[in-house]
Amino acid sequence: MPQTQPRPDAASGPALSGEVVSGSVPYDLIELLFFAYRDFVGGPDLILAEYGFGRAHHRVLHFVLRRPGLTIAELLDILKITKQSLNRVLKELVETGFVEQRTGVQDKRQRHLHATGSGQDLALRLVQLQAKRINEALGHLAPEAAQTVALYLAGLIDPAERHKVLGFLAAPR
Amino acid sequence: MPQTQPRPDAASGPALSGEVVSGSVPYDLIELLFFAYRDFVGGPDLILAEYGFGRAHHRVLHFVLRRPGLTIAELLDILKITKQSLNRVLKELVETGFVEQRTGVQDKRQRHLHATGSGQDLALRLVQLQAKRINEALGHLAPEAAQTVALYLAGLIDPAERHKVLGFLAAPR
DNA sequence: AATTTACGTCAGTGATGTTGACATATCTCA
DNA sequence: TGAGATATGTCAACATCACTGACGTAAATT
Repeated sequence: MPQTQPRPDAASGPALSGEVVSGSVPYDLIELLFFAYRDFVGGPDLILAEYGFGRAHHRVLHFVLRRPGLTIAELLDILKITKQSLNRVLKELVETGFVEQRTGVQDKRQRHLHATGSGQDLALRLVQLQAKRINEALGHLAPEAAQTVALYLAGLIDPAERHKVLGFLAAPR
Repeated sequence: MPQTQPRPDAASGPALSGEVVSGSVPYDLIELLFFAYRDFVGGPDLILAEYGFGRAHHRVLHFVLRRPGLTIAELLDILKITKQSLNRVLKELVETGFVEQRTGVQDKRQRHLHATGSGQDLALRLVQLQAKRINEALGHLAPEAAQTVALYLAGLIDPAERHKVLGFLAAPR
């Protein structure tokens, strides 16, 4: 059973520096995030390897499915990688027929990304694996846990990025 | 459902449902884990770069500090990487004087790992950065959120690994 | 004495990221 | 219309961090 450090009390904590006393370091939450993330992406990795793909391909495919018609610039802004890094994996996804690029109508410089049928199949397979893991974890917790976890994870995001990310998540599907 | 817990701050952006129906896909929790993890390790990365280190060094240093006297085999089991991968970063940490290897007393084949003074300084700097981020996230949530999040993250860990990991977390420091 | 264990090391490879420079097509604006 | 900005593509070089496979050494175990 994971133990957590007592929640820092704003009234009695250090007033000036925001300094963290060594006793208030939540080692378990730090390490659980490491272990959880490792195993959470580990499952999809095995499936992706069947196709000769890696995590980078997964991320691209995932967000293309989530936001059909996404442009390169928008995808770069989500993934926070360089266009050269993106281009390598995106090119492979296009060449293997998992993702499709359509030249913009309004702006012909843009490339709008869409998943093909097989792209959707693969993405669905991966996302269902992850959903299963999440739903099993939530199944042992109170109904409001999902909300708590979502708020916690949102709180870990860089403040400068948070609003944009939450806007992305809240946008209609 | 009446809200039994007062929502601390609902005005700072789009709401997160975290809602999960059986069989549905919790896209927000999937993506929040990605964004949260990205930013959570992003801070330390910048500090590590000052020393010419990367994430791999961070992980080694972190667990060495958490379990002084750890052996190579134990560290490999935690990190789930090959000894060749570990050896490269560990060698750098030893050569730069952040980690110390002591030959075992009972079993002279073993190498017990310890952080040096500067190793402790660096590790503390990094862990405080992460603690600050976590404590800020928890600060907006109910006191029992930490426990909920810990249980959730533990639930994401591979079942075969979970017991070992929880044992690690529960061990005395 | 033979075998196993713990660790170290050499060599090659692959995935994913980076910086920097340059090309091309298209859009915008004065 | 012509200049400049923008969106994307590409080439080249490089760094980090992972992998497999093979081999070596010292110490423990049987």
